[in-house]
Amino acid sequence: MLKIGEFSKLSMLTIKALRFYEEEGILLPRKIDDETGYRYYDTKQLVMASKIKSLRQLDFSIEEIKLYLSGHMQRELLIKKEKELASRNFFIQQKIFTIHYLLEENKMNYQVVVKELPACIVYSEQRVLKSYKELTNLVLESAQECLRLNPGMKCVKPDYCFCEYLDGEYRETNITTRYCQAVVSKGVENERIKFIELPATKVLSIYHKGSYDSLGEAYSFIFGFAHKNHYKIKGSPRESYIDGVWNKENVSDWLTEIQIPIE
Amino acid sequence: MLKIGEFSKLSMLTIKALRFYEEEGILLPRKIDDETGYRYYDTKQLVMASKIKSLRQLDFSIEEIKLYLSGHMQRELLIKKEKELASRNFFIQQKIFTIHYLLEENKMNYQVVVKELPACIVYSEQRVLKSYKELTNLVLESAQECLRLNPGMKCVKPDYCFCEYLDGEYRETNITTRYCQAVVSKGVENERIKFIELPATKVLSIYHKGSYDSLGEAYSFIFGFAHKNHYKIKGSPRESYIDGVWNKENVSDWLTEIQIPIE
DNA sequence: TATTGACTCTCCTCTTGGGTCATAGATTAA
DNA sequence: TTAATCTATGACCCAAGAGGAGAGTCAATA
Repeated sequence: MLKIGEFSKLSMLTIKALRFYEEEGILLPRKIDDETGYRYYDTKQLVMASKIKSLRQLDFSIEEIKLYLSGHMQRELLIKKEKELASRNFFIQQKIFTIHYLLEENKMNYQVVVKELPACIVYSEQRVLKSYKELTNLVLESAQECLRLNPGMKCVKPDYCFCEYLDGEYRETNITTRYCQAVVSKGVENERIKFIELPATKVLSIYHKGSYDSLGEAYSFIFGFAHKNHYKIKGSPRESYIDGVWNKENVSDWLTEIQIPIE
Repeated sequence: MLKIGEFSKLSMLTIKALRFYEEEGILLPRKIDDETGYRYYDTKQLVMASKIKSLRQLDFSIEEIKLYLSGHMQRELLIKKEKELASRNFFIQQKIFTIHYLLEENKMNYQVVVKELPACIVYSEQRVLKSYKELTNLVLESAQECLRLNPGMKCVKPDYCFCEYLDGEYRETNITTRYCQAVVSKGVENERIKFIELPATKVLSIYHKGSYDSLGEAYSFIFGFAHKNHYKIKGSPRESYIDGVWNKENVSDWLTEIQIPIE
């Protein structure tokens, strides 16, 4: 019979781990002295200790080991664990790509974040703008029109509104634009105002500070990022206005978020 | 000014996380109401929130984020993190290989474990055996000889002794064998008994139960395992005797460990 | 104005798989 | 017999928040 320290050396498990495994009921000492409480192990138990250690090395949790040791479903557990590890590998690989990209392009001024946008309801109006200057009109007039149709209509708090540019290319004129504003519920539509239920979606997000003149850089950065990091873009990007002329006089305080739906 | 819930929705950080980041000093609310304790945030802080979120998504710890935000060494931190992730990826890949191998070969009866053997001192004697039957003689006689040279020489507890087969191939006769037994300190040598300081080493280990006749299967399993899982074998395997004829009458109780030094 | 429902506050415990003391009793070798 | 080593239990610690209790606040409505 081996005392815990001896068994620890043979099994290469720490004493703490052995006591813990006893507590968890997966590796009980052969015998415990009633008076002293000393644990005594048997060399036979090295096989079990080894089995547990090998499963731990494969990243099995204690609970999974209990399941495994119960006997049935061993193959299933291994398969499940393999999938889990493969998925973790995938995400780590993604992170490595990202860091690699940041280092290589030396563009660490933008922070890209993956966000889960919750589902929401928006009213929207679509127009073809002569130039970006008309955007303000679209925003104000669609708000007026929606409120005319639906007196008492409420926006969500905090505010969430954005534009989508629906042309397949960059344009400086005849820009097909849809403005959306999140509201608490659907209402009456007409030929201008439509309500849309947006499903929850994952997006890549970056913030852009300052004038809209340099928004192009932000776009090109995040598109380059998405492409190089193998994100699949799904639908059109949203340009979400957080701070702007309506609440900040200083242009350098303007804040815009670009959201690219992915996956 | 935004209350914590609003800021939480905009930044996509949980309220819990925001409070935690305040506690850690990496994202302080713009203002805290003296009376109510309510936290108020500014839309400007979304940029910082996003930076923190992006770093967290790259698996930066809070401490690393603090370093990063302190400004210098940002590139170094990214490079370090990339290496760390790559290394994690490597180990996960190793685990996937292992599971894959177990599933494919359908050999789940042996448990392979990676162990870190500590450094130790052994006395050793090398002989060419006519057959494996002579092994017992080697063990006994080398012990006698070592004790004759070094009266009072002590073995370590728990016992650790093993054989190495030094031929480059499997043999049934003229087997070059070295027997080693761990002792507490070096002693007097002669032409038969030599002391060796074994450095700490990493090994693949499996246990074999029962008669030595089937040890071959264990060897072939672990060699196959090492090969398929891309472990590099370094030196000769050790066959370590734990239970055997000297303390167990029942052959099925014999226990032997095979250790393959790697890396 | 009162109320109600939604928010927010602080403080507490919980998560994994043990690690790190601290103190007290047990074993063992000299 | 004594000293050195082992072992036991129990308490607290880790990271990054999650979950909940109980109490106080805010804002919209009746």
